[in-house]
Amino acid sequence: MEKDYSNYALLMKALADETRVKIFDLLSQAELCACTILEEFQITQPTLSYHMKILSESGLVDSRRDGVWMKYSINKDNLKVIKGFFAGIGDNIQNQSQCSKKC
Amino acid sequence: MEKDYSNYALLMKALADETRVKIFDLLSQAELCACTILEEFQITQPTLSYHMKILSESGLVDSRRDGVWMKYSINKDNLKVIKGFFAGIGDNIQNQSQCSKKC
DNA sequence: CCTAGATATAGATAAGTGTCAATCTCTTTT
DNA sequence: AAAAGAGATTGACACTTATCTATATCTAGG
Repeated sequence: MEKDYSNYALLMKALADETRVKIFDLLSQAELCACTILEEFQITQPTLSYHMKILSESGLVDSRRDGVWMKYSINKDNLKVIKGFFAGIGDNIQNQSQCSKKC
Repeated sequence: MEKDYSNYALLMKALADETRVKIFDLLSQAELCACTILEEFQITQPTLSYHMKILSESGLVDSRRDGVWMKYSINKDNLKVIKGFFAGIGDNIQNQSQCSKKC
């Protein structure tokens, strides 16, 4: 399968913020509602909503409405995508350079 | 060990760009010099230098001078850090919510 | 159908990002 | 020590991002 670097960049971008990477880690334990997540941070509700939108739109996080509440959880497929990217890195690093010039 | 979310965010930020994530992937095969990497992209030399600085300062990429050339390679320790973060995610996701309110 | 509570959207803003052209610095060779 | 080539730095610029306040929308209960 062809590597989709722009998709990788999108997934990384979703986690390229301390608040969001912490939210993602919180969700690794269980599905959580927005109100619970909000208690963990010193941010306003609109700011959390903004971050959850970025996480959701990246595909890393799923969301569902449960009555008044929004429940968020980790999307395992995209988690697998990002794990797969890193799995392909570094297992077979050659030490010699392959520079096309004299270097 | 305490999780350093700001460090995770820094590492993700380094890869939160299509050019950089592709450079990182290129380096997964071998140490490369700047001139070789540059040939792979439609960017100017200063722009590449900017990206390599971000990758280097994040700790994901090591750099060394070899005569006139700069050689870049993947830093395995920080690769392990980021792999470790994802390894701790999603293996034990509970389905029930743990919201502190009625939700 | 009105209200209260949970979340989303809009608008504003300060700070950060990716890019380039121009220039500088460093290293090797002549 | 001058020249050439590789890479870094600077300054400018358009674009994006994270944050807030204010306001809107949606849902459940009375």
